[in-house]
Amino acid sequence: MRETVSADNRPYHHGDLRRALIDAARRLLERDGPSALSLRAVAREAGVSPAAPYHHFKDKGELLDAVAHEGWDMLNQAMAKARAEAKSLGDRMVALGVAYVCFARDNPSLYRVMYDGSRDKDDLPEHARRQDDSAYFHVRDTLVEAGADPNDEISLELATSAAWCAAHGLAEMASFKLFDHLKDAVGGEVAFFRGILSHMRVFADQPPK
Amino acid sequence: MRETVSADNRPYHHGDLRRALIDAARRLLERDGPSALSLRAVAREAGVSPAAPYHHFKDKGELLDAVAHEGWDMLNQAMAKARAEAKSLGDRMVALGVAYVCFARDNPSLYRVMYDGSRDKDDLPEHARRQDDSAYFHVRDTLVEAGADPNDEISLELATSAAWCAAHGLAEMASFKLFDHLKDAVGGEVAFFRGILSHMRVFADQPPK
DNA sequence: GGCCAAATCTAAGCATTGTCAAGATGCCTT
DNA sequence: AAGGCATCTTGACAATGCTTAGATTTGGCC
Repeated sequence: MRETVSADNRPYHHGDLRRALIDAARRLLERDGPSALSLRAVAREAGVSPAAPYHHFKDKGELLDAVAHEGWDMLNQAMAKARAEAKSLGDRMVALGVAYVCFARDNPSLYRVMYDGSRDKDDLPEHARRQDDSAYFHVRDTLVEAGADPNDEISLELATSAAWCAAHGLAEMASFKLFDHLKDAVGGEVAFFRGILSHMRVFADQPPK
Repeated sequence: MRETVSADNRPYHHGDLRRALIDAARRLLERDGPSALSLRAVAREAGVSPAAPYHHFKDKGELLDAVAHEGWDMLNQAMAKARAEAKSLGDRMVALGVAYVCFARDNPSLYRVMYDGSRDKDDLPEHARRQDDSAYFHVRDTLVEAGADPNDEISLELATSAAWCAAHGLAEMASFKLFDHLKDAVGGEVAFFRGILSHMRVFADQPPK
């Protein structure tokens, strides 16, 4: 019988709280970093009671999983775009690597959540590999395009994993101030990324034999 | 006037609580992982009240820093040993990389603490670089031994950083079950490490030009 | 030896967090 | 309209980081 609805918003229930919670979580992540992301803060940001999220997520972890899920989707898209826009065939691998690292730089908190959530399960979520247009397969297919033998499954997976490791390592390191002078000396952040990645054979012009 | 001392241990104060707290923290880390490492649990493990640690550490973070400090010391030692024991000169870089990754594999929780603590300060602790026998300089010096130009400071730092990024990326990835089949196919975990690292030019036989 | 100050530890408490059990509230189907 | 159901709120519990106040031991100084 309350007349709270009369004024304006706040319909009967909420409409789509699940969506609102994920959005609120991502807003908090960007604003205050991963350590400030408490379930109660998310509920507060979404304008609901602290227990409301439990009707949409079993756990705090399950909310984080949903957020990470969107992060992987964004990464996959960014990689697909980078691959499509790469000028020369020889530049594709580097473009993929730079896109990966730039994504991590532009979404540092989201990137952390993506891997922290995976760590507890001892595995990367399916989105890293299982989908055909996943970032992993973009790397793999690009390696084949560049001349890698598609029949030597082991070598191919090894090379793909190596590229992934290098990009991930660089993505985590790049945020340290320690490397600022190198970025300057080399001519900007992206040049620094290229400089590091170019030390990987898979990112160099010639594919591994 | 209490007679509590009569029975056995537990001297007047504690002896060296700071030491005991760090040890307790590392014990808990290995036993239950990083998420279970609360200040109160550490105090409990050391047999003191929950507020006792605050007389030796300003913060929970400062305790973690002390733990991480010991972690860096261990890493530095492991790298020094690997460098000294490497048979051929050409094998030294790979030996360093494998030592790094093995350290992370054998001390996963400690490794996480080492980097998480650094992240909050946007910088790696001095132990990663500033000391002459730090892991960073072991890598750098080995690159010079292998033929890198010691006068081209930028290239040298870039190569060292690239090696560090690759090793760190591999260290974080290696724990995922996702790579288990690759480890088997390649002939064991260490072989897998070598396989990944060999995709880095700095870890290959020839130093970067 | 005896006393005072500093160092060390404990007790108690506050705010915050994740989570759960009960109860309220609004929507949908019959 | 009436029950059923999903959704949301209230209130509570245990655990955590941290602070303040008080107890206890140590060490220096006369």
